[in-house]
Amino acid sequence: MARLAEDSRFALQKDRMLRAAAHCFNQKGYSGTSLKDVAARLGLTDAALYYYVRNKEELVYLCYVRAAAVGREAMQVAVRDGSYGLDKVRRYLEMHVDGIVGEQGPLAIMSEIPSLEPAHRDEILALSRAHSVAFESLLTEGIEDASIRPCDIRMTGNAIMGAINWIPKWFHGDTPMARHIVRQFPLILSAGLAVRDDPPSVPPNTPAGARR
Amino acid sequence: MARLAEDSRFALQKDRMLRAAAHCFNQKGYSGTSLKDVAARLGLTDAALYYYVRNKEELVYLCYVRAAAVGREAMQVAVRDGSYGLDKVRRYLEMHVDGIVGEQGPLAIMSEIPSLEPAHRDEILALSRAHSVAFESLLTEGIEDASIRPCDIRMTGNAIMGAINWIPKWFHGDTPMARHIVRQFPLILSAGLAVRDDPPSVPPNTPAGARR
DNA sequence: CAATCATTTTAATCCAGATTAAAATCGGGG
DNA sequence: CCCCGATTTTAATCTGGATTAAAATGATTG
Repeated sequence: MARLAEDSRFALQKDRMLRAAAHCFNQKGYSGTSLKDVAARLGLTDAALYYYVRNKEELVYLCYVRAAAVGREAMQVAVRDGSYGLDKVRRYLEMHVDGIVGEQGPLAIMSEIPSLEPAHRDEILALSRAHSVAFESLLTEGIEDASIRPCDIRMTGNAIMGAINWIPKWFHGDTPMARHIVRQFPLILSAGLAVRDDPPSVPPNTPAGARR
Repeated sequence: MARLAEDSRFALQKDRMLRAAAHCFNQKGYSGTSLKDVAARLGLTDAALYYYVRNKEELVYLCYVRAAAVGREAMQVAVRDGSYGLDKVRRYLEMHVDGIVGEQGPLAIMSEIPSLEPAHRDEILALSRAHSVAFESLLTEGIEDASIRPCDIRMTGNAIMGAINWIPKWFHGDTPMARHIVRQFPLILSAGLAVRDDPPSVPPNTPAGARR
């Protein structure tokens, strides 16, 4: 019978499983990956997965929960450690991209929320929206403190997130390339945001009071 | 029995079918969409589709062929009408985005080339690569004529294409919004490329001779 | 109106992949 | 060495979705 949470062996295996699943889902989508695909990456039989999870849907759900947690963490760190809008955005992007291609195992891209069962769908949708809002407020902050040029925030957020979410479609895990992506993407994506060509070496305007 | 090409009724229906299919595939992926989904958008039964196409695989294949043709056309026009690197890139982006969200019906995003059968896969892969190369050479041209800042061309291309390819994941056909996207995306995406904040009102350096 | 080809539906068939139950294996204490 | 829970496999079942063949419906022409 499945254990609760802290059991070493169980928890570790479940974690491996979620990473394997995230990898598959990112590569071939929800319907496109069979449980056999995921199990194969673990050297197991498809049926074995049911020891850890109720069904396939719960598998994606858990992948998304994990991704949301890591994403929230990245956002918090970026907000805490960043000094001004654009800086926070860059830090966030770097951590986020690293989460997706880095060693800690792939994070699932939340691209199939509609396939979740209603309760899960609502929950993940809320997390996802909250995250978008947080990112957009970083952009807003950057515009207010003049580190980011005025722009259509919603569209800009969509563009940046799209560029990142698409990475798993063309990148298939090789470490040196991953490092390169983690270095380049934040630069490329923030280049379009910056007011100046070169990143300001000193923080721009102090925020104008109003801060979300 | 299926007609060859020019037959009016047949060709028109087949075209409607490809658009319906592209819409579904963009939204839910290859395995995620059933023939019933596509047929439903046409007011038909799933079995009816077999009158126009050998099987589901051929359906994606044809969607991709169509997308490649439109993309190539856009690229040619951009190269022909654009005056300098960044300008060509912008024109291309605008036409490409318009192809994806615009009226001419949705273009399929080539995100599932691996699901094609080998012969088709190779063919589409070649078209896709040729297209990437063409886009990258626009970037190169822009760098050479100093309208685009030096950057990692491959990564930049991936970022831009990703942002665009992701659009169908969050946009679900409503015309005014589509127009807004077509206006905004090229601006947002090219902002990161431009050497200056404002698009040069006059063409920059004359290309340095070497041109691909 | 009849004849004929075009188009679509109805009614199977088939298979992959999800899910489940029961049996087999594994690993460590007693 | 034996026992027990933890983990995984084997073997079946079930279902949705692709595919097909035959029948029904439409439309066009002579």
